[in-house]
Amino acid sequence: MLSRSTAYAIRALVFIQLENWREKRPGVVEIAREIDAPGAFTAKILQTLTRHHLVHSMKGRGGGFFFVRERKEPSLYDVVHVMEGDEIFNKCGFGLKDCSNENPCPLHDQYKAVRDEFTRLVHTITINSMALKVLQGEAVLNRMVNLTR
Amino acid sequence: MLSRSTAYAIRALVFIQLENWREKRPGVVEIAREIDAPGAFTAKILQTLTRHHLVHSMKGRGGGFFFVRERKEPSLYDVVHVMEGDEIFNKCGFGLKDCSNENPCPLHDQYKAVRDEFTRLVHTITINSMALKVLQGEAVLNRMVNLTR
DNA sequence: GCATCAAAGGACCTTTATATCCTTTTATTG
DNA sequence: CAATAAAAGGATATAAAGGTCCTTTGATGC
Repeated sequence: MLSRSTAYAIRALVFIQLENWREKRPGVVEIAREIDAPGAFTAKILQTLTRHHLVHSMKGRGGGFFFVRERKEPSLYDVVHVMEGDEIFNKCGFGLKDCSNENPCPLHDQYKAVRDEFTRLVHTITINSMALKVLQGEAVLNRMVNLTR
Repeated sequence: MLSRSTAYAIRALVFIQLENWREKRPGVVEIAREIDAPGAFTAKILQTLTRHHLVHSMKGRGGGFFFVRERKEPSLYDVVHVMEGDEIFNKCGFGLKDCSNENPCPLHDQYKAVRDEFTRLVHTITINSMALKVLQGEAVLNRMVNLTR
């Protein structure tokens, strides 16, 4: 459903949020390492995200990525939208150009229901809410090593 | 959500079912034309579908594609599964290798809910049920020209 | 059995997604 | 101001999805 790039983007932002709460501004290398993603590619994705002001950056010594309080914190919708455009929220599962309630494909009603539920979902979830889960130990950010053997 | 190839596959099968009901066995050229898909590529997709016995074919004069009554009619799940594998039904939206109820990503519960609803859906819907909608004029198979202007 | 018709199969091409590398720009610190 | 650190940007490489073309195989009608 979500592309690999989008998943990297989400993980990166959640990690940045977690670090920001610790008064830190992580850099590309650290982010990529922590979210288990290729470094150069993570850099590209972060470029896209900063260009769209979902996150901010500073160059040079002590630089890195961070959120600014002034801007509304990004929702999952914002991230998916920037990374994948809005086709994902509207595309017909049957592949028709002009599928709509008035002119539905045989899949329309049911497919739309799931798609709309997905859309509702990503509007609800935010980078913040996801980071909070990680902070509270309710979820993990990356590949977890099972230590309880 | 569904790849373009999968959408072609679904449309092709629905069209074949409709033709079969009219005692006809359409060929690749006709199918591709009617579902508005590239011919050679549609042939490839039909090869995949016949190889997995979702539909049957006959070569030579009078040949074409058709369903056999003996086999259970394919569900949308069958089609998606053959075309895309089962990752789509299980993959973590956050991109984690081992995301599960026990070891969830911060998106797990909500993403899984949508994914499972999608899975339930495709199990419910069949080629037959979609073709029936088209037959009854409740849905369209391809790009429709709006005549009511 | 031969001509013909239609699917199957193999080789290849194009586009998009994923990924890497190198250079440039900008900020910080001594 | 020089050295250094870090993001931005451009060029390029690789893999996967989407798509085309040509040959082979098998069924049918004469």
